[in-house]
Amino acid sequence: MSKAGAKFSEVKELLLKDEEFKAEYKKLKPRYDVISQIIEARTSQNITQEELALRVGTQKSNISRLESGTYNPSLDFLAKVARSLGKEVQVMLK
Amino acid sequence: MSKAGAKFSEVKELLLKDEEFKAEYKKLKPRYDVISQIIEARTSQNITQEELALRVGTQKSNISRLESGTYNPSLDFLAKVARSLGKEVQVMLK
DNA sequence: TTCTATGTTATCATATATGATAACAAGGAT
DNA sequence: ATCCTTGTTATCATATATGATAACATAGAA
Repeated sequence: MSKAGAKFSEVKELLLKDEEFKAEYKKLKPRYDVISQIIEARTSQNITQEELALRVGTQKSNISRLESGTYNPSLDFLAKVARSLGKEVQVMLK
Repeated sequence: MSKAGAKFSEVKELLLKDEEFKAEYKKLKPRYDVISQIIEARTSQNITQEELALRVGTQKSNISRLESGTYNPSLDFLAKVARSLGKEVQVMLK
């Protein structure tokens, strides 16, 4: 294979990885978006994870886990956390 | 207990039930809202549950179950269904 | 009537979200 | 230095979401 070909395949691979990355990002974007808003709401209200956990009815470790974005939360859980922060979750398909 | 008292307690009970109902409705509102939008998007595009299931990578029975609102879907699942309908889920805390 | 398409419901297996507890890390105050 | 607060991480048990299959209902077309 020519160097140019090699370069191209490398670039293509990078582009593919970029596409994969984009697709992956697209999948995870709603999650990161809502988590960002939760963290923003909590910190701007000077509420600790422990206090939020108390309001939600769970443990501070579980709030930390939620905010870490390492899993796929349910709609009810997001709604419960939002209400504990004095907010409502609003889901839109657009 | 007087009749008035009885009536009041009955009314109070009704009001309590109404409060409970409101609280319950508030809890479930995000779910029903997003489901309504999913159904609206699907039917307005003349897509069957089976076709949507195919796109999502699941079975038509599972789409029916989702649209029935009988359980608490995850954010990822909602996002997947939305994307299969050419939409994006947008979650907002407000 | 009998097909066919569409949606519903029940059920099971499996993956994973959630609750709960404990241990740990880092920073700040004393 | 030792507390104390806040957040993180690991782990386990349990509940439930999800995938999958099958049976059923209903409406409309042939």
